[in-house]
Amino acid sequence: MTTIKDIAREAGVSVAMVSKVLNHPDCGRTETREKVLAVVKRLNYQPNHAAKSMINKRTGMIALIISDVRNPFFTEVARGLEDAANKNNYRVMLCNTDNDPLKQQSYLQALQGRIVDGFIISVASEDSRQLKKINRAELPFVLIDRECQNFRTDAVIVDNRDGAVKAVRHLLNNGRRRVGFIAGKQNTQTGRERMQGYCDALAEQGIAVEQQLIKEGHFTISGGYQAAKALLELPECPDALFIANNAMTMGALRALTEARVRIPKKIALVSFDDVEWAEFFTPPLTVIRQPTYTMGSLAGEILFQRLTEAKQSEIKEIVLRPELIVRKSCGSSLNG
Amino acid sequence: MTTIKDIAREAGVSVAMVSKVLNHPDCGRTETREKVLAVVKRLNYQPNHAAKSMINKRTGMIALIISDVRNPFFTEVARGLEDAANKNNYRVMLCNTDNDPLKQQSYLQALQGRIVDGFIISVASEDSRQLKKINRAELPFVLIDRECQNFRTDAVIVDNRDGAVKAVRHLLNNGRRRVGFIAGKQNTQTGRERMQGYCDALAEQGIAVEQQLIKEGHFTISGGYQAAKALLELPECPDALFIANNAMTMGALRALTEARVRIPKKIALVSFDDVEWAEFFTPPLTVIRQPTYTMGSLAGEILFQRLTEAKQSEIKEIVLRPELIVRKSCGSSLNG
DNA sequence: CTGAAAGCGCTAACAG
DNA sequence: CTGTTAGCGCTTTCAG
Repeated sequence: MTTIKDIAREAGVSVAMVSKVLNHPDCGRTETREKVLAVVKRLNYQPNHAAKSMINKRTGMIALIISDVRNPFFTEVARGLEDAANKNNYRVMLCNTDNDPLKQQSYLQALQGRIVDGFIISVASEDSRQLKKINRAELPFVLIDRECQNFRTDAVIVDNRDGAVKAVRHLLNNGRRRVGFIAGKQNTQTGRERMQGYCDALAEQGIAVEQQLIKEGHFTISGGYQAAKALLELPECPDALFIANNAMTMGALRALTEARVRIPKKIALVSFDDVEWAEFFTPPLTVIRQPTYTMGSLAGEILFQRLTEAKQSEIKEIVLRPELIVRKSCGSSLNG
Repeated sequence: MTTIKDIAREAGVSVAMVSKVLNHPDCGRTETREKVLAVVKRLNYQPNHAAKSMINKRTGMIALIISDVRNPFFTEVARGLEDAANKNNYRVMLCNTDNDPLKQQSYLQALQGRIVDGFIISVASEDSRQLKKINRAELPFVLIDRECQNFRTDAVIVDNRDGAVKAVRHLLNNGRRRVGFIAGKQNTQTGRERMQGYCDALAEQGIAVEQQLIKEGHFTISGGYQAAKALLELPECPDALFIANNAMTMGALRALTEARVRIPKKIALVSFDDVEWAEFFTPPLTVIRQPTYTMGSLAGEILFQRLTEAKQSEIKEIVLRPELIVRKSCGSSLNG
């Protein structure tokens, strides 16, 4: 590999001079500068990253820790983060945990060797012990999507309860009375908040929560399928469905198709999470859209600020509002 | 940050001893080892990554350069690569180029500073100049999905022609005679190969290619929408559709829905690329599935081998076969 | 304006 | 078995 020494030799100057020319635009005589720059170009020289970061105490890299890149939710977050990162001259490293705290721990460990300058994380569990061990001043990080228990730190999250309320309220406002709910894991914050929203929206209109209308779908495709099937077999079938995430929606959709249920005629449907294909589905799906790209770029901005600020400013907790996107599956009167 | 010096001081040994204990399982007296390890644990010490990679000439990182993580095709590749990487004790850095050669160049430049030990790339253009500048012995790389012109190097690609032939042949075998084709960009290898496959399959059955049945959809959603619309407006409407990628399929599906065309009754449909939602669509989509996860993990394996082999073995070019997944949209007789 | 030298945190000879 | 020392590639004082 070409090193700074090679450049120095070829250009007939010292390594110190090369370094100065490269790092300080207004250093050295014009003649010297040009001489050095010419050799740099000719030899296609690129400073060694490890050596630089050792001195600068800056790697120019951040990590994004999520459960799985294949989830369109995270994919969008990743893109938002990467765009923000590039704008700030950072690169992004990707870490999939599959929601396994052990995998998460292994990544966290590695990151503490200063592979990166900071990281964004959607935690694998609500347990805050792993993160509490990390010195935020040395290795700043920002939580996204989920928070930890008893642990206040920088975070960008979504108001899940609000999203669920909007969904169920919309269904109710369009005349539906028996709204089935395919819930997510109740040992997660997002799962519980969406459940809360469902209950709150019913309460608003004085409708009692019926336990049999609520099925847990574990946030998975097969869970959604099973839950939808169970709901359809109820003696008194629901006339609407609120589904707590995109994976379960796919499963539920299959169950509804198999049972030849007409959407929205027989059952109206609103799903949490907007995905690319939702608007191309027949009928196009009414959804609660989370501002995922924004979540990624905002989390990035907060992190980059931490990385440059002289002394720690106060903790930033940003709560984003999800948005109801009315399409056809909800049978809204707006569609005529 | 805790350094090796801190450990040495606390444990009452030299830094060399700490290094040995940490890197060579059978070094030092048991007593010494335990003393050191205890301090390491107590201080939550993690060796500095930059310092290590400077000496070892190994960063333990590789990069994945693709056009966009949001494309499910690449997302699956990314996951395959990351799993392979972790198995080999590597981490993955993500680079989106948006198919912009300038962005690609900027990443390539940075990588040459030895941020990573090697990389996997789906090239932004067929022009091989950027890659030819890179010394494969110093910074190995493997191409995926697309190749470059006049540039033989390690690559894992898919037989696109074969995939297209399988799709169109299947349509023909099920009695369709006027197969419309929404083609991808013809200035890309994948676009041209799929076109070739379309023509070859027709030729097999002695059917002449009708130019009016072929529309370019640029591999985009809106392009697919426009192309499908144009095809539907033909005086003699096609009775089948072969679409060259997932994005265009979404667009085409919308056009078909708007025109209230029954699938597969009026128009049978086969699409290139399998995606998560394809099987949940109504009707479930018959597709050509590319082995994307495998592509990622295989490319990884080739790279990791390069990173460990003493001297360069011969160039590896792997051509994967895509697979026809018969569901309902093709109106196959297999479905009864 | 330029160069010599120290040092970032770590590992690998080499000596003791 | 353990410690001393040199040096990875680079930047930054500090002299000249």
